[in-house]
Amino acid sequence: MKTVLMVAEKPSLAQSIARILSRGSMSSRKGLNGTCSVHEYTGTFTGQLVRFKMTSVCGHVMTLDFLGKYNKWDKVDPAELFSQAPTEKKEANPKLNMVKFLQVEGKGCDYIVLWLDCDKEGENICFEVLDAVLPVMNQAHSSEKTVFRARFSSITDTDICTAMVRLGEPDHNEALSVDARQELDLRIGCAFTRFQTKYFQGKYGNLDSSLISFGPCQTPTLGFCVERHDKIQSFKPETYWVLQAKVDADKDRSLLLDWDRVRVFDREIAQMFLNTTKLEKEAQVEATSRKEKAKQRPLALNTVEMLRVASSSLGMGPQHAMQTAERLYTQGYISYPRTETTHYPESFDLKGPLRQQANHPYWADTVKQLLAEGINRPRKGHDAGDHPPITPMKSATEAELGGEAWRLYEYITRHFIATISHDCKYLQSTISFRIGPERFTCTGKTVISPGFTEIMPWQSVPLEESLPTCQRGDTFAVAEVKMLEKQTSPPDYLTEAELITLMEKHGIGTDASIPVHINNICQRNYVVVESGRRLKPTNLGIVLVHGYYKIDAELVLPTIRSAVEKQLNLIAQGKADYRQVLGHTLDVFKRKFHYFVDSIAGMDELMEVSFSPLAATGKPLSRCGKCHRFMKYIQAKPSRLHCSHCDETYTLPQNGTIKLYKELRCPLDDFELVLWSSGSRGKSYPLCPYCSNHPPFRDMKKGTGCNECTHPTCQHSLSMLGIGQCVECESGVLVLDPTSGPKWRVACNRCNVVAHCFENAHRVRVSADTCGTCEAALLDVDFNKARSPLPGDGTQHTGCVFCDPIFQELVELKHAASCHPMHRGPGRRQGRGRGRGRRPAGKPGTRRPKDKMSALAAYFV
DNA sequence: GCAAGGTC
Repeated sequence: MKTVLMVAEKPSLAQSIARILSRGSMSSRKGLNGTCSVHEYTGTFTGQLVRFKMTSVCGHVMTLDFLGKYNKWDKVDPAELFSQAPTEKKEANPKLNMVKFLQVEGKGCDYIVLWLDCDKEGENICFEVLDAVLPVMNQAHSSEKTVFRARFSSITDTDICTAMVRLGEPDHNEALSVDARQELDLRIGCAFTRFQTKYFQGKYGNLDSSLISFGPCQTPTLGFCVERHDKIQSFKPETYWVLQAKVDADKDRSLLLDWDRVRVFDREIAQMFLNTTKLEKEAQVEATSRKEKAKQRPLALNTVEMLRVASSSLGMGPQHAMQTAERLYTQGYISYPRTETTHYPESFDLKGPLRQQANHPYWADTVKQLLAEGINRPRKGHDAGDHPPITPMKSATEAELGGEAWRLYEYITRHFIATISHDCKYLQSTISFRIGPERFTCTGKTVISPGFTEIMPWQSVPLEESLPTCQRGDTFAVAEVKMLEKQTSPPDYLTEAELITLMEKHGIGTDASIPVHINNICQRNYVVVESGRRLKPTNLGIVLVHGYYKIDAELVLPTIRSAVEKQLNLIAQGKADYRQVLGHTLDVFKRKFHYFVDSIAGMDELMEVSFSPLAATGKPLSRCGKCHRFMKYIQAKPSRLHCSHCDETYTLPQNGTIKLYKELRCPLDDFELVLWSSGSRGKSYPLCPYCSNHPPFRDMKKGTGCNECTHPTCQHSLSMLGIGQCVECESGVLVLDPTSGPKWRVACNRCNVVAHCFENAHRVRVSADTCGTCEAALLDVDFNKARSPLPGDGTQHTGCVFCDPIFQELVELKHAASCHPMHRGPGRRQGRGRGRGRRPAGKPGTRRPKDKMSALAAYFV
């Protein structure tokens, strides 16, 4: 029996499609990466009985990057990134092992049907899948077709079954347009980012961003925020005047009337109107009207609308809202949360999900009533052909979900119920008055039936007092006419919700990437989120955008993306050659880049105003080994030392504190050592600023401290303070922290393992001898006389921390506090058993070399 | 260390 391999874009879709096509009779198993599943069943294909294997990828299989050597920032001129630097496709997520997985499942298959999302990205993934899988599939007989593309516009039985009988071919041109987009984004983004970052970081000490990035989506996103900032800055308040009239409605009630002229900007004219109306004792009714109006029920929920409401009403940022929605989705509470569609498919079961909510403590009454009286037809929305709108999939309580997840779920559910509720109907009554020559109006709203606003109370028509019944010709006594002086006020900073709307309108990013771009400009410190989730640009953000405006406004205008996309569409439609479009567009941006580099002084003038030069920043900390003058410690990201005399900058490890280390010097370069530490329970180690930036030995990496230095005789090096291989990670070595006393610690120089050794020792040294059992270096410890744990009156003991019975009792293994939970190994272990899971120390630098001089010769570059 | 696009 022949086998047909079928591939969808994500695991959830593979499952739904397989369920539809197999009519529920499939067998499922997990794939080798643990994320993708394989669903198998038998059926007919091109007239023969076959075995179907339906599986999926996880988005893109591959990602584009430069060849390794072009990722060295100090060695590559960013201008080279436009053409010379070659790119390669790498596996997008090596952990998923997607190519291997596809090949295992595709081996020996005879046909392949591609069920990737029906957009350009999906078409591109088709070819990524084919590249992986075609080489291992059975060779086709000369003329037989083996590759098929299923095109569907929704995940419904009819659509999927129709797609299966009308299989086509993958569209190479659409895929190529994505290849072009990837290459353009990569080359342009990286070139500008690297240039800006290096240029400004080399000049200023308080930029407060470790990266000055540029991108065709993030830069216009920032542009929107700064545009609003500029409007606020240039706003000049104007004074205007308003007439306000009050008439007596009943005995004890008066009506406030709005002036039909709304406002005037000339005080004298306003005064004139006031004078003419003030004399009048009566207001005459000129007309009355009563209109029934409706407030429409909402459209079905898509991603960007969910993000807007999450930000404006729930106070949740888009990134966070998306993460929360994803969790609700994977736990089965809501449907797939990434969709542009606001229209329920015709076959969508609206009553099923509604029934599930019929006993919910918060909205049972509304739901029961809807079920009894019949639901309303949802409004016709937009069908993007991707996924159905976001809806609840099962009932959940506040206690079950808790906190933020609950609030988002509650909103999604209320929104869903609202879409199948009735519109809110209300009566709008208007009375038009004349007081002397001037006209005034009074309006009131009364709710006829609340409809969907019952489930979305925040949308309800505000309660207003009903207007008195009257008719043309009636008169009311004027209680008061007064003139109010007011001022026009500037707009406020852009809210996240407004920004999302702007991005959507200009086609910046997609439903899935909009939160990422907004997050980017926050993390890079271009904007800060203020109260009400308003985005206020920082000095850095403002200077960048103003600088682009000055040099080349196209770099920041939202059209930068759409202009390129127009070109890409020509590729997709087969109207233009991929190479030509790519070459031409790169050429345009290469020129823009060179012009930008030549004109950078224009942006620099703005930088100068807001930021201080390196030499004027920071506090003197440690001495330079070259000129022996003090270098300044610049704490702002990225933290570094700067020698203004030598005009050199030395980067330091981030996320920790830096102190001078007892004025001790590195024997190799005479730089004063500094001590890096990460919080009270964390780790610390000495570090030579010069070695850390220019590793002296071949096996040392950039950015490391003395605890990774293989200098054979320096008292701070790994060779002198190393004890033995780490108990958890592959490559690390446990090194004595010489500054940790009186609570002595040994810490791994790679991972976050920390062992607390001796509490009451006043001196701990690493001995030249090693343990006979495990080869770890012995520790030579002098305990405090009064609190020595040693038997008798002993204060001195030498032994192996792992094997010595006295020391074993004193060692406690921990993980450094400040490390990310992602990188934590297995849970905390107490008191090490003899040799448990530990390999003997045998790596270079771990043990004390026997012949120091030969080792020295081997290590020096 | 960099982009933007998929998805987990």
